[in-house]
Amino acid sequence: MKKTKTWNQHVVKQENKDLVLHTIMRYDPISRAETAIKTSLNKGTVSSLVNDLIEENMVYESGPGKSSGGRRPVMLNFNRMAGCSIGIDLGVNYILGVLTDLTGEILMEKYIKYEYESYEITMQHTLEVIDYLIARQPDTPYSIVGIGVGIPGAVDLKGQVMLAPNLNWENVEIKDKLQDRYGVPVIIENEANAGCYGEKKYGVGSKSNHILYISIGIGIGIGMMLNGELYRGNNGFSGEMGHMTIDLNGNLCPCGNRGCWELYASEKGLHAAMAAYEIPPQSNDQRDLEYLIARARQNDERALALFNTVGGYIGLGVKNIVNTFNPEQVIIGNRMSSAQEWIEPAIREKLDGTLWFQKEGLHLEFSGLSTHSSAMGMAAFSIENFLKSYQYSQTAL
Amino acid sequence: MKKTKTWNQHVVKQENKDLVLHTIMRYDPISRAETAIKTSLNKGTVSSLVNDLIEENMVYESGPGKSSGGRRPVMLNFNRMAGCSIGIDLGVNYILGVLTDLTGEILMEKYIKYEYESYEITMQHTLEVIDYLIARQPDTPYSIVGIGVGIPGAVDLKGQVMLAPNLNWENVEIKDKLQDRYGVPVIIENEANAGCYGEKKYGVGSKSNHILYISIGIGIGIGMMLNGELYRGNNGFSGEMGHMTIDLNGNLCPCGNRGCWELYASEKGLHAAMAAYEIPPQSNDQRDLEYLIARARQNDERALALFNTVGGYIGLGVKNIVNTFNPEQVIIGNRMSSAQEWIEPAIREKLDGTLWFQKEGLHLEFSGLSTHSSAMGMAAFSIENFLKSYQYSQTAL
DNA sequence: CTTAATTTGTCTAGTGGATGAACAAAGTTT
DNA sequence: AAACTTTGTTCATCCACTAGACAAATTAAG
Repeated sequence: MKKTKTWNQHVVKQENKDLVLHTIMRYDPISRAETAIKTSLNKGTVSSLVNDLIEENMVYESGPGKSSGGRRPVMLNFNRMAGCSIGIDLGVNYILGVLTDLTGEILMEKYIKYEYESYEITMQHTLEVIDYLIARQPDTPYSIVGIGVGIPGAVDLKGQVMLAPNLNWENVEIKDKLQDRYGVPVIIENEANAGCYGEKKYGVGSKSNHILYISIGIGIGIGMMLNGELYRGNNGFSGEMGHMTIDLNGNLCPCGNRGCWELYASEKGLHAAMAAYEIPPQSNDQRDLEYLIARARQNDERALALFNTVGGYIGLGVKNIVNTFNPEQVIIGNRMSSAQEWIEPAIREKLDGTLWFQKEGLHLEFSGLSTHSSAMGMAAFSIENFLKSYQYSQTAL
Repeated sequence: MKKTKTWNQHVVKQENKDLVLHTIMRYDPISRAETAIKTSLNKGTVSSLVNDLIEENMVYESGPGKSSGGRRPVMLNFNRMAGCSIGIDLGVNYILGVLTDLTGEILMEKYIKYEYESYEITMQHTLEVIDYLIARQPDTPYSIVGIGVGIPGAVDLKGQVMLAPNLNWENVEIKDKLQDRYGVPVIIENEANAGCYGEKKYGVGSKSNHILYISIGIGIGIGMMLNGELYRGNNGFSGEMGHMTIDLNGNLCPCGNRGCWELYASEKGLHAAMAAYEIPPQSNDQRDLEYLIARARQNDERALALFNTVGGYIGLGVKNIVNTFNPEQVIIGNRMSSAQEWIEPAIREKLDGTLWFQKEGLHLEFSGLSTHSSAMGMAAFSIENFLKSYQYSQTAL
């Protein structure tokens, strides 16, 4: 049975209602008349759609606004408390969960730090975090509209986790598990995709339609927003650029190849280069970032040089990315972004080596939401998903 | 003045008409009833839209078809001769022009080979080719629906040529020039984008929605089709992956950086490596490809080894591309594709080194249209552009 | 050979949503 | 106080899609 999408007046209404809702969200507060102008819809049409939205609890009136020489407008507000969204950032040694309203504002958060555990324990922690947030949600008409979980690994389009090396997960199913338990839509996504979406919605990426978000932690992952939409690839595995070869004859990577970018430009890279700069390792795992930042803060020459070197490697990859995508904005996110001060000059220097027309309108920035971009991005996925679908599901109201 | 796209019955009709037309194009010949089923539109709606299309000369009836136990259907055909399209591939030392019908079938072509000349001479040759094809076009209701020109260089979204190093062009305007002269819509595009589109429409890419087309000639350029649409980047300069660094400490590239991919994996790469394999250069420019292929055909060990090495470099870049995009299909096009026999094994070997889930559903292929992908792609751009717009412009009919 | 069933394509009445204009209500400016 | 503005609702109209009836054309069955 082949089903092509056809266009009829139902779709028209759906789309226009969505347009009106998003216009109100964006300009909140705004009058009906102003909304009609912004959307270039007819006043009457807007009126009728707004009344629908009010009945559905998505919009409310907040009394008269300022007159500009005529009848005072009735201001409309997006009902940010029509429901709540939950976003989870499943880190390698932490879990961050946020409960947000429908504008993505954080109402509550829960952070757990733990050392590496088995899959079962990790899941148990995750459920605890979700339970905690659900138990404390405010009273809203739609309650929890969805749960999103960001994973540091490859997730396919169906939400299956194919491989999360740092969690030691392979072929893990958690979407249905969570969906069954909580009875709400669940979205599983790659952590870099989530971070990219978070920055686009609530961070430094709000004005760009072509964003490459580079999540640099232990490894490197990329989230890409192209033409205003997240690109996932054929199966959902786009952005695995940590394993881009930048050095033909470089060191061996656990992935089996030589000279992968993340060996040079991630926390792994920092760790590997410490010996060369005669900086004694602090611990025997690879998490020296805070330690190195502390030293850099005290103007330790070796640490500064090290950051400069790694910054250069990051810049090299960024240059490759710019040549590939011709983006509007490149955002450096995740843990490495806290070293902005010491790596940024080296990155920018490399970027100067790209062809002149690539630099036109290109912005390099660092994460605006810092540690929260992933969790907030996942919450945003669920919100957007809800806004696209509530109009069907709630016909029973 | 902010204009958001709103949805009304005009848009609905437009979209449905487009859907019907494309359905007829795809299943040609097909009856009205069958079209209604395929599009899931109402029979009456299809009838009315088809009659519009017939009046507009886009569709015609070709008499009764086979009955399946009832009244015999009236078969509908797409009127491939409603107009013609012209596609030009502006090569470094040749110009290929094709005149096609609206299905992209080549009705006539004109090939000119010439040594490098100034911009003025090149343009003069281009005009000659176009004039030649226009003079010989068949009689059609819409005549020439557009002209597309593929350029081996960076073209911005407005059709300005920013830089075409191998043509020695910088900041050249030809779109308006052609448009003024011929009075039809003109599209200027990067040659790799054109090739990608050509392969998607008429070549080996017809079934894929996520295609990376790698145009390997003197240099390397990429055309990408993501989610079924060509991706151009923020300004139109995506796909400049020839200058992706794959060797940190590699040789200097004219672009100012070290170890660019195209130094290793293009015709430049072949040329550079010839000395190491003790193959005497044949000419003093960098076009030894035909010469090397001739030697490989005779099983010349050195030539085979050389192709194997360069194939490995190509494969390395393809691996990077696969990790970045998670594509459905990778197509090797342009001149280097004629060495398929000798480079393919090395490329596939490198591809085996990618993570297992990246390989799922991934197809590596070589250009199906060979030397014609760019020109046909450009013709296809003009056709698609016409099909999207004729419904507005021809209201005066 | 007649009759029933099937398929195609047109036509008509009805539905739903957008539009434009009229209008009342509620302001501001002169 | 009068004239002008702005807002938001209402109503008649338009337009595209839909469902269902129907005639024409054909095959299948008795």
